[in-house]
Amino acid sequence: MPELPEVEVTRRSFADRIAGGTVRGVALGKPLRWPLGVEPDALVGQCVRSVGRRGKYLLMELDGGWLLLHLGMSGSLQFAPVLPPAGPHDHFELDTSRGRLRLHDPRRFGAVVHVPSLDHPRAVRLLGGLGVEPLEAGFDPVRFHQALRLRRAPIKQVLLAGDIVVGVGNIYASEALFRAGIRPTTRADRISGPRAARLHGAIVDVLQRALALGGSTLRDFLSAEGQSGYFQLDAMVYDRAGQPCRQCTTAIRTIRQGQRSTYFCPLCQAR
DNA sequence: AATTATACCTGACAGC
DNA sequence: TGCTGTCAGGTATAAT
Repeated sequence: MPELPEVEVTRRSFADRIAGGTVRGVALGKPLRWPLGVEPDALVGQCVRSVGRRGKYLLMELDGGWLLLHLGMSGSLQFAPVLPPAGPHDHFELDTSRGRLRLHDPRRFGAVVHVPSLDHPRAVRLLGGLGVEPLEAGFDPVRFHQALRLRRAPIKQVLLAGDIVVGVGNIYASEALFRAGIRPTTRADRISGPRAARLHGAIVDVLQRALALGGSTLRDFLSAEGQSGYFQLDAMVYDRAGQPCRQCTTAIRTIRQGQRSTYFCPLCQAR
């Protein structure tokens, strides 16, 4: 469910409210992708110092370490002083003096992992290979082009890999490539400087726009405040197979790349 | 080293 | 009404 905008919207919805709270209890449901990595009771009494983000990971700083939270495909967070009774898909809950944070994740591809520091091998393994943040200054067109020149895989899959630039998931990859007029199957190393620059701009644009709109939601995205996003109202190609291109009316096509669906306009994205 | 396939899990939906 | 197969916003890990 969540790509970078959704994760960031989620973060902003509770970061300031939970900061300064003291952990009163931890409740676990079914196993998530990885074990928590700490005895839950060991977190009790610790203060929540901040909630940051790296790629699609949320980084919650506690007195004695960090919680890395990932929403996977179907995860969402809720934060409120009081929450309704936990359901069968609620698998992690942090009870703090400022409110309760709950991870709801039917598919359980998400994760909550505790590490003593961000230098810890576990954290480095998860975060160390991540590419640059697309909405920060480190993401510049020239370096982006240079990185693409080293990759022969299809550009769509290179974007999804997240080791050049993070946060671009399956929806925004298709959307950004459409805006840049680039066919998703194009080898990354065959993209010229100007076209890479255009793609760079498209990525920034589509992510910023989604962020401003509160995150996309093709199904059930809710921020931790329960607000629904509405990016789906103007998806140009994603999930629009067979429908007319909003720019040229040609039928949008879908293909499979690395077991994921890709959508594009065969005319607007000629190569 | 880069690329591709596999695995994790549940629910929704289409077709029979 | 089942049943089966397919698909779904991710990504670490194994295999090539």
